[in-house]
Amino acid sequence: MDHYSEQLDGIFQALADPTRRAVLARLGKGPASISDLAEPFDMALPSFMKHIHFLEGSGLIQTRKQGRVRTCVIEKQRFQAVEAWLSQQRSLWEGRTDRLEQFVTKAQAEGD
Amino acid sequence: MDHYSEQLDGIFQALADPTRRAVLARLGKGPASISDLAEPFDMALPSFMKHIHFLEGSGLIQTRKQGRVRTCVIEKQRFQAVEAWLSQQRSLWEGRTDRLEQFVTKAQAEGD
DNA sequence: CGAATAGTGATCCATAAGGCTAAGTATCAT
DNA sequence: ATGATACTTAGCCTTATGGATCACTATTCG
Repeated sequence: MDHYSEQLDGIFQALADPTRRAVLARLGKGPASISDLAEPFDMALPSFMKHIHFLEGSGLIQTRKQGRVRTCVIEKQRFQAVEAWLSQQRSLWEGRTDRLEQFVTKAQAEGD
Repeated sequence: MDHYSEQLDGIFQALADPTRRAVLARLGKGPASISDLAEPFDMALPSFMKHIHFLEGSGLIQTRKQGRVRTCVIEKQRFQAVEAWLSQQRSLWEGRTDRLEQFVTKAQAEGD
């Protein structure tokens, strides 16, 4: 349960930036080089590279350099951490928690 | 939609902190006051309040003050934005980029 | 009324994030 | 061998984040 937590910090933070989400969207269609990925953005390359490093650090992408070209690939399975967290969260408010449910019901009655 | 993207910035950023995720988990079980929410954390109240404000700003929670007590409630709909984004992302790497994306975008708009 | 409770407001501080430029390294093409 | 290409490294800058404190207001309770 707390295994996720460290990963989630990085993953959610990686997702909190529009440039990085756009990169992920692009990589969703298939691998690409740094310069291909950077091309749509009005940003200096070193700045863009920071986003790539951030994404790689979070595990959402993987990169590999062959010759002078670094190719980036999306790491689909990493997104499962987000889905798992969402499921956990949803399970809480859908009352799929045994003892706690009584407390929840009571709290909600008082809250309303 | 760029409005959609800005929402995601805030939402993902809100989710990128373990304290805030813990607050959401707690609120998933039902409404709670600020001091109830703050109690588990070894943190000064003003510091904790920043997290509450952040969460409220992202729309993931709503708060209401009655007397001297502010009660916080989770905004379940808001999580749809995350699920929508995940669906979009998955649709990209699964190669279906037309109908589902529209469905997702529409669902998000109605979720507001 | 007076005291405890519940939250605010106003700083302050250190570090991280996200951008920049300028210069450097390693390939690849000719 | 030279030059272009594709990154990299190293700084620098500004703003945001996540924490703290101290002083303050507004309720509620005895």
